[in-house]
Amino acid sequence: MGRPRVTVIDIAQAAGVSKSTVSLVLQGSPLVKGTTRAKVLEAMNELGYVYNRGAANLRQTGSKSGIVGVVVNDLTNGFFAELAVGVDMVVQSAGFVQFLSNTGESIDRQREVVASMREHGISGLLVSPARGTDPSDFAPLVEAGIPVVVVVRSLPGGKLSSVVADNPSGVAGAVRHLVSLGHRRIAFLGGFPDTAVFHERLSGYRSAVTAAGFGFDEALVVPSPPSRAGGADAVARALAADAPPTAAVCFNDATAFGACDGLRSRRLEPGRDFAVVGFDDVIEARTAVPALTTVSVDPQAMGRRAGQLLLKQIAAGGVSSEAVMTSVRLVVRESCGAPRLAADV
Amino acid sequence: MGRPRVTVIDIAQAAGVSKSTVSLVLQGSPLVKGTTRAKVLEAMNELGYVYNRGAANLRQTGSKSGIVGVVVNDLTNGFFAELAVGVDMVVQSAGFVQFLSNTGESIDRQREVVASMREHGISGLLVSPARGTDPSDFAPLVEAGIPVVVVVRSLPGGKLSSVVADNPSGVAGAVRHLVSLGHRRIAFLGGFPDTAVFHERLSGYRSAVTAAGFGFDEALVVPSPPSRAGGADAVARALAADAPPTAAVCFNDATAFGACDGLRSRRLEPGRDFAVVGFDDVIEARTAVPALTTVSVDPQAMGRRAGQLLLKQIAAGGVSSEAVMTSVRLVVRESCGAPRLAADV
DNA sequence: TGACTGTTTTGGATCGTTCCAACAAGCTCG
DNA sequence: CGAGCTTGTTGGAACGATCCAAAACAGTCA
Repeated sequence: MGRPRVTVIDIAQAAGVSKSTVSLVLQGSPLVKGTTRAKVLEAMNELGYVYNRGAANLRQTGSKSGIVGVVVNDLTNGFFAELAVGVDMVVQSAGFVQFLSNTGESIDRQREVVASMREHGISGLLVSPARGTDPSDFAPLVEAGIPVVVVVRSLPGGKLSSVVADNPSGVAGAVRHLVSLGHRRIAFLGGFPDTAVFHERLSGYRSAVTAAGFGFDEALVVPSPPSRAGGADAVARALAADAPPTAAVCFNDATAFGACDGLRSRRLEPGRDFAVVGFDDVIEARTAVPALTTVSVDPQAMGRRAGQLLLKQIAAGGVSSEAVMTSVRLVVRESCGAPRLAADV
Repeated sequence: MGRPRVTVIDIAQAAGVSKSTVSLVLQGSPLVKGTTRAKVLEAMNELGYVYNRGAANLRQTGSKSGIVGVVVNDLTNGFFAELAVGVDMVVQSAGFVQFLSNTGESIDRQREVVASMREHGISGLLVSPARGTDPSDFAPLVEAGIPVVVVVRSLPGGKLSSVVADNPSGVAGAVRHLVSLGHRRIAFLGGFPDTAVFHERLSGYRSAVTAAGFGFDEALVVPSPPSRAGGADAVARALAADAPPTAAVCFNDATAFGACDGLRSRRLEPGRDFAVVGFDDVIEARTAVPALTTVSVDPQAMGRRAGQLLLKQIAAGGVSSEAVMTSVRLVVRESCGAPRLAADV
């Protein structure tokens, strides 16, 4: 079934010009005369030519392959899927294509896919690293002049560019809101304690709680896997304490939904009997019942931002390190029991 | 910052052999002596060699680039994200990498990404086509000997390989279950009427409903966007009818969750006051409250199945057309009001 | 020793493109 | 009229791998 490939030479022949001219047309050079260009384009159409990018960027200096690698740790999490979509948007309209891979939190898999991407000559890498990733894993890329942008989870010690949400102030804002609603015992639920994100969010919790004059109570911090099941479990453990909380800021929306599940299964209605605040603002947060009050990160926007930073670095050629912190805002809906002030679009 | 690339010639020099020998080592040929192989591998390690796949498959006959393209119409939908993960699994462990792109239901975008993928020399394409896709869009690929597998949404008239769920029997089974629980007016909620999937599922509904002796009532079919918001809207419209239903089979899980939202917002408890059945069995279906009774498609398994079919066709070289219908099963949980029989793992 | 194996190794030629220096053709101008 | 300039066009040499036919090597045997 292997049709003979149509190459520049074939269309050069058909159009009665040289392959160099065809190449110039391909690159949209202003040097070729209009009529010649038309002839060439027609021949291309005629013969069904498809550009061979591999051959092209073999010759091209550096590896401007037009591919960016995107690696996420959990694509089945809506947050990352949206992030990827955001990246795809900006990357795509800049004429790049995106190599998207999922590591499922496996460091080995991450190593594999990154290696594979390198073999394919990616122009840049955008990664939400798997848990326990060693920053030095990306050093070879950086040394080879391939920009790397770390997103969502920052890598301590690495001098890589990063785009992360302003976690501390997000959680702090959520806590302040709960305090303003009269809550005195506020829990922090979910998250893996061995991640940087966990500590960033916890630090926001700690500072807001102490600023409110409550003092930091270790018993109110209940880590768990940042999943729906983890949230249900965490809220159960929190409620079992001697002086149970009346409200909780959750590590992320998945955890928050889980917390709502956990509350319901013990006949407590989230928003009425217990205040729940999430983090991320995934799409379901808006339509869930009760609608989830959450710290909005806008994953798509974050993906776009990260994509832009990566493209900028690719264009610049240099591998400068830049840390972007995207701002977050509290979206008050129903799950915290506050009266809803304005329509949430 | 452009380091000079390390090539086979460099490592040949370092190892004191010819580039041909290095190439043989690269391909794991049994022809090279063990000691030579070791020398070469050491040199590769030393110099930090990275294989240039682009250069390789320029020479290689055909386009065995080791890339498969995966195009989905909505990555933010958990179903497709999981499908992609399933594909990634099998594709990855076969030594391929996956080019994943999202079309967001835009045909133009789909055309763009497919073209771009072709330029990059994909070895095969797996696509869940955007709404309104013309099957002939993929003809050039097939003609060029690139296997194309259509997933989830079949393309009428096309002689492309496909992997789709057994939609009719899935919905029919759901209807029968609701009938066995005593429901007499069962609605079909959600989905775009201009898609093949909609008609497949609706046909299952129609046949089961008439088989039960109820007759097909047009008023009980309420199309809507297959999203959470669409589901909430659809259930509202269904309940506003003269003879409202007491149960509904929904187009997919997202619609079903939306239907639950819609019920709650009018003080009806899904599972108790109204039976809801979904389709897909996304992860949240298990942990939601109430847990969703749904027709399980197992998107990951479907992705794996589709990936395998594609890999098979790539390996075979030929572009034979094969239609796979993956079986589905009803998973009874809580949202339909049936007593839960066994633990759902 | 020399012919005859079988195992390893090797120098081109090649894939489809871009880059570069050179060239042809049509001008203007002193 | 030829030098200089602009505008289009062109042949060959890359890029980094693989493939192929042939060569080098090591043993075996008459």
